[in-house]
Amino acid sequence: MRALPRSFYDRDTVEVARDLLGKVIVRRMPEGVTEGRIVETEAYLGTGDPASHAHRGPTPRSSTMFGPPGRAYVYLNYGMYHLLNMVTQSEGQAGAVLIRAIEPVEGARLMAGRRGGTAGSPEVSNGPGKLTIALSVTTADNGADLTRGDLVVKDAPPVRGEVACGPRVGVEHRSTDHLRFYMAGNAYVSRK
DNA sequence: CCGCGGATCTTCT
DNA sequence: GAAGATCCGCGGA
Repeated sequence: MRALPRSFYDRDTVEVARDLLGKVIVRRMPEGVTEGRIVETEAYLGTGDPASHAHRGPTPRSSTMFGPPGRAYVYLNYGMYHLLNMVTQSEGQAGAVLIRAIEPVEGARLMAGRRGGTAGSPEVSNGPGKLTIALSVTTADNGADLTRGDLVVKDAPPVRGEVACGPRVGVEHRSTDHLRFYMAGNAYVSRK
């Protein structure tokens, strides 16, 4: 399968968040290649989304969200964990999709080694801070082009199984928030 | 099994 | 000065 084209990301953020389920993140590093299938995402919008870093306009950290689509937005959370997002919508319009969980499909042992865990265990990549460790993604990857290079998202057949949606994790207004998408029943989803 | 707190960067009050 | 798109280890039940 080929890398997803930039036009895939140049759309409504919520649609991209849903459509990224089942796609595969390919990570190339000197020590080996790791790949993970996306099983959980969350959409973060621009103005009007209080939970989004872009809500109050661009800052040095969030400026990537306002840039061109099809790039990685990586930031340090709680001073400890790197979180990986895919930038959406046209340049000038803020939007990003947080990758919350992946299922290893290549290099599972390498991922488990980075995590200090066991290959095959969901603990390796069942959370946004965990999967960046498993893939060795850091703020050095902020702004990286996802259509080519060492951090790429490749196309994959449509997801089999049920796609569920619900409120994002750790944000207010839970009753009206339906911006989290995940593969129902998948063992790597971060929360039930 | 569950709840609490620590680690520690960026942004805003 | 405090909270946040998190995770882990500790103590108690």
